[in-house]
Amino acid sequence: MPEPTSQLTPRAEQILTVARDLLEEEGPDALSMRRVAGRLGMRAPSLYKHFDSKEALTSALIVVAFEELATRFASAMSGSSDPMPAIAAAYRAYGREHPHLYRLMTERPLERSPAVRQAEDRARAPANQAAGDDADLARALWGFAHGMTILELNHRFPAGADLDLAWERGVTALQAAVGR
Amino acid sequence: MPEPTSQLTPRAEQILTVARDLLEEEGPDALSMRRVAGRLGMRAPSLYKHFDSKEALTSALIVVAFEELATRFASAMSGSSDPMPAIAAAYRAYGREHPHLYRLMTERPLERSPAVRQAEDRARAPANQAAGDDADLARALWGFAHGMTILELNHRFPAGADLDLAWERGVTALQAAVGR
DNA sequence: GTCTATATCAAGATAGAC
DNA sequence: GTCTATCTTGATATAGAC
Repeated sequence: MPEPTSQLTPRAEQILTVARDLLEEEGPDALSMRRVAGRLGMRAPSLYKHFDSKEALTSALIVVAFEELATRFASAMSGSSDPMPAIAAAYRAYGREHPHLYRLMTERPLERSPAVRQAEDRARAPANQAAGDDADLARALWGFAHGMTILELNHRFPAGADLDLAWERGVTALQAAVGR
Repeated sequence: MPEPTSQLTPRAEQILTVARDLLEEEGPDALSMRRVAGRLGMRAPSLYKHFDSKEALTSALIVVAFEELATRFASAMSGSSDPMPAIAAAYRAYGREHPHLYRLMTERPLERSPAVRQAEDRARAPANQAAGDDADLARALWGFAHGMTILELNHRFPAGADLDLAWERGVTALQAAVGR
């Protein structure tokens, strides 16, 4: 099996790891070239020897996130005979564990490099399968899962809301539509 | 019936309108105090006589958006005997017509002033009703509608995807869960 | 591959005159 | 209620020496 994040020099991998930690710990405003460099004991301009621009660094971060999510999906599928709830739970869990990274990968239009597309597709496949290979239903499932996840991360539901139950209602409803 | 956007001086209303236009036309990066002032033929510091901070201005913008959405929901409900599809369609339409404003009101945690809470609640009520006054199902519906809307605005679905159909699948599934 | 120095730009906000 | 002048901060990025 090939390494998931390839094509990068060891130093670039280091930078990527630091950038990720910074984002996850302090949020998107902290993700500046200065701060990333600072954590590595270097100066911001030096980073440009490893990544062409901040956008290139961000894009690499998104690829990592999609690859992780795809891996989660794969084990969720293999570990359960009830694929849709398993996928939904894996999706929600990933968002809760990595809120800033999750926002980065879903918020706003995405520059679609080949690497990004590939990682995205790898994550999409199991979700499609969980929806009985019905592309329209799979999109509805994705919409539901993303909406629930991001609204939860953004604290948009009322304080006392039972989100486990809301997820269950939604997943059950969508599951009943498989094969219809 | 009271004016929806009250408590503001006429000049503050003007500023709010200009800020909204700017956001809708040019996106969030264009929404700076300088740019807002520029459109009114004035200087940025003068704005602070009308709004305490940029955040106060933004918050007022969000209140306006929620009020509009609530109004849309109200007419959708009154114009249809099939409330859930009507609410869903109204939600999607609002997002598509006002993408930047829609993002502003849903992206990230929200500072909850009394005015914001009130506007939010006003929009939530009809959606709840459409879900048969089942709070959990209403949350699932909101998650679905928000996820579908924001993913569409962010161009996250494949180019050829039939989103009308995906919406229909989701709404039909959720509708079947009313009263269960 | 790292540095210093710098270019360029723009942001939010305040002080105080008028 | 508007202005000018200014403070403070921070961003991405490039040039060129070492």
